[in-house]
Amino acid sequence: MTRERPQPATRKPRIDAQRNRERILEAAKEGFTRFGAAASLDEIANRAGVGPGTLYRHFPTRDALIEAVYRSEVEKLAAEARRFSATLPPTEALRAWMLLFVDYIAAKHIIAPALNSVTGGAAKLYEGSRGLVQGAIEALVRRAMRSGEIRSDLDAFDLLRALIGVSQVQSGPDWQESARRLVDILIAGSRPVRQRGSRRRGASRSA
Amino acid sequence: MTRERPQPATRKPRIDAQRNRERILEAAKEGFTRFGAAASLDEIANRAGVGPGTLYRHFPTRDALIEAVYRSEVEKLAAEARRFSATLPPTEALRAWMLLFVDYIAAKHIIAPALNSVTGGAAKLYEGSRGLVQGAIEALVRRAMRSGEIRSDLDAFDLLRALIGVSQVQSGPDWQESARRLVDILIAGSRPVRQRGSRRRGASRSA
DNA sequence: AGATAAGCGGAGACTGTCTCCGGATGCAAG
DNA sequence: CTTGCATCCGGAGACAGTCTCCGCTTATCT
Repeated sequence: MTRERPQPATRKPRIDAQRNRERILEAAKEGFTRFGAAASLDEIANRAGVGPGTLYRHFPTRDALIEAVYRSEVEKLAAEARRFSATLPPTEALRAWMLLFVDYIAAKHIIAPALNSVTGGAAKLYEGSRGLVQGAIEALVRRAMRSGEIRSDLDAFDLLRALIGVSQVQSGPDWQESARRLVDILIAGSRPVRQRGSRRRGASRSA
Repeated sequence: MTRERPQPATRKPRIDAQRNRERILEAAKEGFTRFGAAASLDEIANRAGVGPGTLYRHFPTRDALIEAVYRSEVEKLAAEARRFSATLPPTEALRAWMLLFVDYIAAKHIIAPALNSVTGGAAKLYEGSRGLVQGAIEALVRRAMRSGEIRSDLDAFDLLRALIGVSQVQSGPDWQESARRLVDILIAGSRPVRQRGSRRRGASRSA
C-alpha cells in the first residue's frame, strides 16, 4: 500500500477497466444483498454487463469480491465516525456511531449474512478493513476515555465484536429495539467501575 | 412437536435408518468444522458411508443439515445452563454460562462460520433452537433479576446476540480475553441504573 | 495513424447439487 | 421360520454454478 514505486511499474490503469470494476462492485453489492453469499458470480457478471472472465480477472476469488464490496461500505462508516467525533460530546458520539453501525448494516442491508462464509471467518476479512473501522471506533473510544466517561482498560474492538453479533442475528421485528438496548448496555457497562456495593470485580485482569 | 398422535402414524422408525442418521450427523459436524458451510454434501455422505440419496432423504436441504448439527450441540449448552443455575449464585451463574457459551462455540469449534449462511441469517435457524438456548439464558437472567443484580427492562436475547458476535469474529490470539472483557462489560451494563453522578442516561427508553 | 499491449468476454471443462427409481433390508403376521 | 411388504438404501445422471483459456477488441504511446 504505502510502498514507494521505483518506476511507474503499472504504466496505466486504463479507463474502461476502472469503469468495469465499479460496475461489478455495484452489481455484486446488490447480488449479495439479495441472495446472500451464495449469489451466482456469473449472474453478477451478467448484471454488470461483463463476461465471467472479466469478473474473475478483477476479483480472483469469491472472497476477494466480498471483501471489496464490504470495504467500500466500511469506508463510509469510518467517515461518519470522524464527523460524529467532531460534532458531538464524547459518549454521545460513541453511542451515535454504534447505533449507526448496526443500522447501517441492517438498513442499507450490507452483506451481513455473507460476512461469515468468508474463509477463516470474518476475522480475515476484517484484517483488511481493520485500519478503517478500528481506527474509527478507537478514536471515539479514546476520546470518551479521556473525558473520563469510559473505563480505560477496555479494547475498542471488544465493542465492535458485540455490534457485529447484533447486526448478524436479526431475528424478529423487535430487532431494531434490541440493538438499541444492547448499545445502552454496552455503554453503561463501559463506564468506570466505582466500587459499588461490596463486590469489586470488573477490573480483574487475570487470564 | 407436542401434538397428540391419533394413531401411531409413524409405525416404525426402523433401526438402520436411525443409525445412518447418526452417522451422517457426525460426518456433517466434522465436515462443516473443517470446510465451513461450503463443505460438499456428497463428500459428507461419503464419509458417513452412505449414498447421496440417503443424505438428502434425511436432510432435504443443506440448511436442514446445518440446523440439525447445530441443534444437537445447543442441547448440551442448555443442559449446562440448568446445572449452573442450580449450583451458583445468580450473577455468577449468568457470567459462567456466558463464558461457556463463547468458549464452547470456539473451542469445540462448532460451525460458527456456517451459522450465517443459512438462508435468512441465523435468525431462522434459531427459531428452532430458540426454546432451548433462549429458555436457558432466560432462566438465568430472570433469576438474576429477582436477586436484584440485573435490570428488569432487558431481554435475555439481547445478550445472546452480543455473544454470538464475539463467537464469530475470532480475530487474533487475544480473542479469548476479549470475550472475557466483553462478558464483564455486558454484566456491568446490565446492573440496575443507580442515578450515578449528575447524568442520568442509561434508562432512556425513548425510541 | 499505426503499433502494441492491456483488457474483454464467451466457449467449455470441471465440480458439486439434488432427483429418481430399481434393488436390498428390516419388520410383522402367519 | 418363512413370507409379504413397506421402508430405506445408494448410485446413475440431469442440472447449475465455478473458473480458465484464448482469439478479438480497444485504449494508450510514439
